[in-house]
Amino acid sequence: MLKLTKKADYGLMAMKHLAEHVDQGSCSAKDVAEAYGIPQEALAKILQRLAKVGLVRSQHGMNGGYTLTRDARMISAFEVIKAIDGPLFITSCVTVRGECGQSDRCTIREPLRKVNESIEQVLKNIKISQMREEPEVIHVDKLETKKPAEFVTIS
Amino acid sequence: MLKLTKKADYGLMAMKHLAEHVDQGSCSAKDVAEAYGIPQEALAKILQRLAKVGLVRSQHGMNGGYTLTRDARMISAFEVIKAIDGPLFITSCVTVRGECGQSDRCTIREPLRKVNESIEQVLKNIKISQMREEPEVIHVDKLETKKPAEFVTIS
DNA sequence: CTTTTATCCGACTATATCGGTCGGTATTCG
DNA sequence: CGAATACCGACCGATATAGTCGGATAAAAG
Repeated sequence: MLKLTKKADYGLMAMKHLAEHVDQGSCSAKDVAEAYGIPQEALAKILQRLAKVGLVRSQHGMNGGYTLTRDARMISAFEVIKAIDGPLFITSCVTVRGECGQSDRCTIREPLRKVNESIEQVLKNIKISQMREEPEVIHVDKLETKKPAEFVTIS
Repeated sequence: MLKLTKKADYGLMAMKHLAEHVDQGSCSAKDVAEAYGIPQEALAKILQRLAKVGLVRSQHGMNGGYTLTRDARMISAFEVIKAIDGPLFITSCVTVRGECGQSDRCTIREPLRKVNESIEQVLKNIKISQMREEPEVIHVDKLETKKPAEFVTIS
């Protein structure tokens, strides 16, 4: 429950991959798909959507592929997920228009909307560049000037 | 995306209802269902699951129904959602056993697990008693501009 | 100009999940 | 007893997800 779709996962993996190979020109969908064992066509469609919203730039033809349009430190997980999985962040009860489809007697939509916002913040605060697998040791070392433990900042 | 199921919504509504009517003895599934326009049988099953995990107590027979087993201030949204929607809080990549079903080359599961934890915290910190709809002015055109009332208080 | 590589795009299928229903049983109370 | 209600499992239809296919376009290389 409350899970991302696989497509969103794939998208995040791809973005991370692009971030790591930013110096090697563009990566084709095939490259990325093979690197992680993802069905190529599926990944291609995902990358196309990311291109459509401007998170990556696409290049046709031989040696073509995709490149990030921004620094990985400036791309949040939220943007990627939103681009792929859906227009907005909602619980069943909280639709885009703020009304409850089921029954207007629904009494929990406002509190849930709050929760929604919090979750959005969490996702917005984690950037592609931060999505590194640090083996075992939670060595929150150098990286950037961001305070670690930046994950849960809902003051 | 990342949405609660309707069942979880229903469960939260029901819990809130029980919390509000805690002084009037038990409420039957029928009562609650009618109060919010929820299909009775569906809600019944939900309440049964809540009973099974001990969040509510059930009473058979005439004038039977459900009552909270704890003070509403001691019941988190997380408990309710978890009881209904699923065993755990996962993204596609992060399964219960911590391994990625798809490919072991998945590089994002650790950061996503972190995000997971954050979201869990958010849900754990909001209690049933806090899920109040502020003043009954439920004007449809009341979109933004709702500054008062802080629901999520993570000290 | 042709071939090769690759993005792009829409439609399609299979499967899983979700939301809801139905039938039947057990239990309590009047 | 009989009505009301909790309990339980099986079932069905609709929707969403995951993945596939076929073909069109575009750019680079020979």
